[in-house]
Amino acid sequence: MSTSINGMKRTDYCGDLRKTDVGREVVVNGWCDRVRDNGGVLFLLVRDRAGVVQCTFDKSVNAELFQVAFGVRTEFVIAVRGKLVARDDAAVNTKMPTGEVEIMAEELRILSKAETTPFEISDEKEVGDQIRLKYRYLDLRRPSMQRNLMLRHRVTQIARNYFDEKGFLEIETPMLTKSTPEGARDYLVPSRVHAGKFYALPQSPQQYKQLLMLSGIDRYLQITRCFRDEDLRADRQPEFTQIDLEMSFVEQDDVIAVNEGFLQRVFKEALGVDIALPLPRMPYEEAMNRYGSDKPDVRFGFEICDVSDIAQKCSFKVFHDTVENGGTVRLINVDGYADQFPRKEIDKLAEFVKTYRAKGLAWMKLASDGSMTSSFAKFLTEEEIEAIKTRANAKAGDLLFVVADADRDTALISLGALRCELAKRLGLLRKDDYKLLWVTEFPQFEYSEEEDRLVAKHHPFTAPMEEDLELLDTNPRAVRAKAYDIILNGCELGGGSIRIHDAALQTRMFRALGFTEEKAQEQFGHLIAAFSYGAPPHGGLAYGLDRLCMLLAGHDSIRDVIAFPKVQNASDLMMSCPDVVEQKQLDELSIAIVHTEDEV
RNA sequence: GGCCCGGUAGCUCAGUCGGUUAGAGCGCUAGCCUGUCACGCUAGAGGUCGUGGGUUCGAGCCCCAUCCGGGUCGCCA
Repeated sequence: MSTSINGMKRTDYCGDLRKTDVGREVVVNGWCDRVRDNGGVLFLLVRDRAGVVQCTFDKSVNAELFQVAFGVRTEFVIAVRGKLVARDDAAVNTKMPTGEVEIMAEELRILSKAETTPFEISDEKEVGDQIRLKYRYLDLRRPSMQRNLMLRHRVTQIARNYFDEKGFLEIETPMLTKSTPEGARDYLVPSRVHAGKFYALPQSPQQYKQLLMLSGIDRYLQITRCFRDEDLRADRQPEFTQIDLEMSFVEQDDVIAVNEGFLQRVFKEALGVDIALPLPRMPYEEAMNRYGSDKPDVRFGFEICDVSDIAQKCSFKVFHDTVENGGTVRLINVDGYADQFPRKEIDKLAEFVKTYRAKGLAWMKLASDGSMTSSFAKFLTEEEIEAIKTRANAKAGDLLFVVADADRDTALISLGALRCELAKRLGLLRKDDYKLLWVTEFPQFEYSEEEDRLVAKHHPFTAPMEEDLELLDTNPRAVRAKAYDIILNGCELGGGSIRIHDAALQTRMFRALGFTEEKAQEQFGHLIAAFSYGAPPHGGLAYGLDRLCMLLAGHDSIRDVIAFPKVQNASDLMMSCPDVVEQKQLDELSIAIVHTEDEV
């Protein structure tokens, strides 16, 4: 029997067939999704990327054909030719898009047989990540995974079309590039021709895209892979895709405007969701103070409020001393949910905030029956308690969580994490509620404990805000940058900045970052030189395409929108990589493997 | 590097206080069934309980080590 497709090429995708196609002779190609054998009549459900359609085989009509169909098993690859007919009203399956029709089979060809798959190809069954990723090619047969890949395709197409309309040129930049010490760990590629030297895979095309601006490209776009050798998370993979763009002769508002247009179109064309413009903007400082995060989830309340002044005056040592010593006392009001948190749950939440380095979690529960219990109220006067309740706008049924800490950010971040955790536990996070906002005015620098110096929070080419320029040499930690992140539901979708285009300012910046003249020349000499030949004001932004698709698809991990992702230890379970290589390859690269003792 | 959760049939899981022959659903195989659609009915096959060591008369269960997967803190300009 022939297993070629000759004469049995598809006329339609299975999932596309509708009542309007009734009467046509059709051929479908696909995988057997399910066999329903009723004795004298047998149904094969055929699945392709568009969906599933039912093919019907009647023993009394064609016994020979029926016998072939009888031998078909799940996941066999088949071609079916037959007449598309309408189903009787009683036989309509309202759960299937193709449920009003079926193919009365006249010919069936088995193109490929299949072993029983290690798991069922179905969205109904939960399967563990380990097994899914080992057999990713089977996992991707599932309709939900196919939908995700199609959505991702849609989003990249929208990006290309939109930015093309806006005059952006798509330009490829190298994958083999130079290691830069700032930022994440690099993936290194050894050079054969230059023994002992290494390329680095790009963490982002940052320098190249800026150089393209100096070249007069004016508007650049690239949808490109980036690499960072850091530990994985649900929203972090070692290789990920950016929608990367850069514009010349612009200020922050110009970059934001063009990107708001893009976001509006993505939501409209990919999801049918209308996004109102302009998007809200929030300075970094405000985001931290209200939400304890530089990527606030504003789908729900529980905002942080400052009670340091009240705490300072009270006699409760923990509160009082913390503030006296320059610390802070903040709280959130989980308004209306007090009764849902028994003492045991509260203790668990205290453990939760400790993972964010908070030393403890004080609480005050105002049950809806009017009773009040608290871990700290006994140390406070009536007036002090009232002052806190007033500040927190607390009433019966509310629950206050308080964190006191010497470090302002520790208090804010732990409460910020807590409010998100509470919202999650309370089921307040609706995935189809899309709250976008810009976070702006980021600090230019942050302190690195590891290196005991200031490092660039964004990157060393980010322009400082003009009004803070004078602080660059006197009080650098107060300098704000022309940097902006686009946030969706507590997730950083992308970020960018206006860049420094003035050579003298760039030199000042390197100095503030603790670079010596020689070190700056050694690492960024090519950029410094380039900027000396005429640089336009420019700025840009890069989106995490994986995260964008993840949120649009309503998933919790970017693995679900990446065809072949890596697991937590950065290996590929399907390909079994990374892997050892032959000695000959190592020799050519002048690489010797040194095994440590505990590896024996 | 730290912390938390998990690993039992092909898949998803249950497994009581450490005690007889380790179970269920789905899937799979065979048979029956002419309109099913999560088809149904009958029968059957299928297990190094992640791995190694230890405690015990006896370990899926307790202890130690280790591997694998997930989440997370650090890290991620």
